[in-house]
Amino acid sequence: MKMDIPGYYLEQPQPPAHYSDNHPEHLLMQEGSSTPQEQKTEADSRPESEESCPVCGDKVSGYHYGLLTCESCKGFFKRSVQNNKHYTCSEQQSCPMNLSQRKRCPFCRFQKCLAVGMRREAVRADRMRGGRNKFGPLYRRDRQMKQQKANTDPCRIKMETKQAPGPQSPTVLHRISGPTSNLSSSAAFHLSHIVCPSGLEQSGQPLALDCTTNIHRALTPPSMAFRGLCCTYPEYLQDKGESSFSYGPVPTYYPVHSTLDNSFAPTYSPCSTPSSAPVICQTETHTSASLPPATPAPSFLNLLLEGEQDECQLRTKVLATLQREQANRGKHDCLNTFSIMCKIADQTLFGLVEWARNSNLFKELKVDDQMVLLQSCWSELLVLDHLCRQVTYSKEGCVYLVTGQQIDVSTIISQAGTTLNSLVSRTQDLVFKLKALHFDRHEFVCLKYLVLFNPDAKSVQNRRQVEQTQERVNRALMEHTQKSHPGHSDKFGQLLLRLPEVRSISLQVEDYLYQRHLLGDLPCNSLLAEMLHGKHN
DNA sequence: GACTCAGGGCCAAGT
DNA sequence: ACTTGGCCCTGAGTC
Repeated sequence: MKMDIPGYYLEQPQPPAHYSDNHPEHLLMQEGSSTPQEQKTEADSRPESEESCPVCGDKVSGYHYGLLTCESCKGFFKRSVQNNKHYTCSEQQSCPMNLSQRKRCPFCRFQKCLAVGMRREAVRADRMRGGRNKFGPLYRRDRQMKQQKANTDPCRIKMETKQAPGPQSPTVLHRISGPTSNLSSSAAFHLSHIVCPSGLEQSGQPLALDCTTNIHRALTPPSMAFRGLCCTYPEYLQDKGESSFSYGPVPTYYPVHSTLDNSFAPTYSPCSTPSSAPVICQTETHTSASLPPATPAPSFLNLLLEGEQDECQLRTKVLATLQREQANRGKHDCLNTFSIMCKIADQTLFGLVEWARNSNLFKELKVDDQMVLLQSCWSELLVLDHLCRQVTYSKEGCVYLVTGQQIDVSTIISQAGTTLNSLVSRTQDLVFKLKALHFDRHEFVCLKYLVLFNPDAKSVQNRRQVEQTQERVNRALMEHTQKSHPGHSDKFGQLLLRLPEVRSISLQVEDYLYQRHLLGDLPCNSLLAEMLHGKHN
């Protein structure tokens, strides 16, 4: 596979946020407004192994609110959350964020904090001092991993795809002159930092999305893989409200509906959406940020919808991860296309696991059952998620990526191998069918729930409960299709008939990924690899 | 019981 | 008057 992804190579890439301070480009940016204090060139005296803050590039002082950051961003984030700060950006919400300019725009700084994975939940509502929060296992694990990487050569695996001659050089990449044209400014901000594609897992990802596993974990015995994830991060499958890192009520200034989508500050403007995608964004904006005050009691279906992940937020997270990956690798070590796809899939998968664990219906299940269900359906959820994105956003003959980019199917077909071609074709067929059915967001959520609550999943303990939920969702889907498409009496049946195809595609995806995994092509420290391992053992 | 370390508070310096 | 950021205090978790 050698698809070139337009947009990762920009005309004038901005330096990654954590460029070292003595980087020529960074030095050029140190201008007038910075204080003498800020102008110190710490990087010079900094030990090579020291990491830089993912928000501003300053020296990291420890784990703060979910990830390694500097003291300054720690304080800034704390004050912002504690004091319910409402910032606004006087520019285009894409201000550069580095040591010298971090003070200029608190809005962009706060957004960056959230985008890299700092957690509002970690700021204590009760303001109690001392002690530890329950990110402990995450921090410890992350630290162990870094240690391991420092001791041994990072699990350098061959990332080149079979058809591709090598990492794409900038000249092969489609340069785009207007990278922000169909992206949110926030997303564009992150995108603008990505210099070029190619890839290998590195440390320093936000813990919020990070499910890095070390090489040994990836080789853990069979069914232990996903269990390992859940045991290591016990809070992962717990109710956020009950989880140990919840110190108090959700700050009131955050919309109630966005408790799942915790990077939405009130002043944050929704992403600009691709022209072809008005439906979802309207729905999302409505459910997550601007629900009218006098809303009648929400229906079951609306409750299901409330947990939906925000596409713009996911996009920002994915772009931030890719940006970080690339920044960690340096200019001449670019991520290849397959690695980028894996990263994107990995982050999407994280979003889906997050979605499930935040669902009230899912939370009612025992953790063991939650794990079994997720392990059984993760690839179907990924396929469904992809399908919904295509139905909503993609242009005719294009595949729409979470990153906001459209790739011509013909380009993919001409460069991909047989298996991938077959997958793309089958998926496109399904997209066509779903578009013809006028597949909507409510139906998509229902299908996701139907797939998740699969009473036939192996080793489910409380089969009855899973079954009942599935039936409930099934009824809701039926009523919705009858109500919204009275003239299309068979829509319900047509939608259900798509599920076996989703299943079949997902199995093919798993097989394909597993083959690539065996060849060493899949980034080893990923949830994707962990899930694959769990299933194939 | 000593140690670790992440979250909170304080306050001088800067804007 | 407000914000920033470095430093110190606190206390749950770990050894």
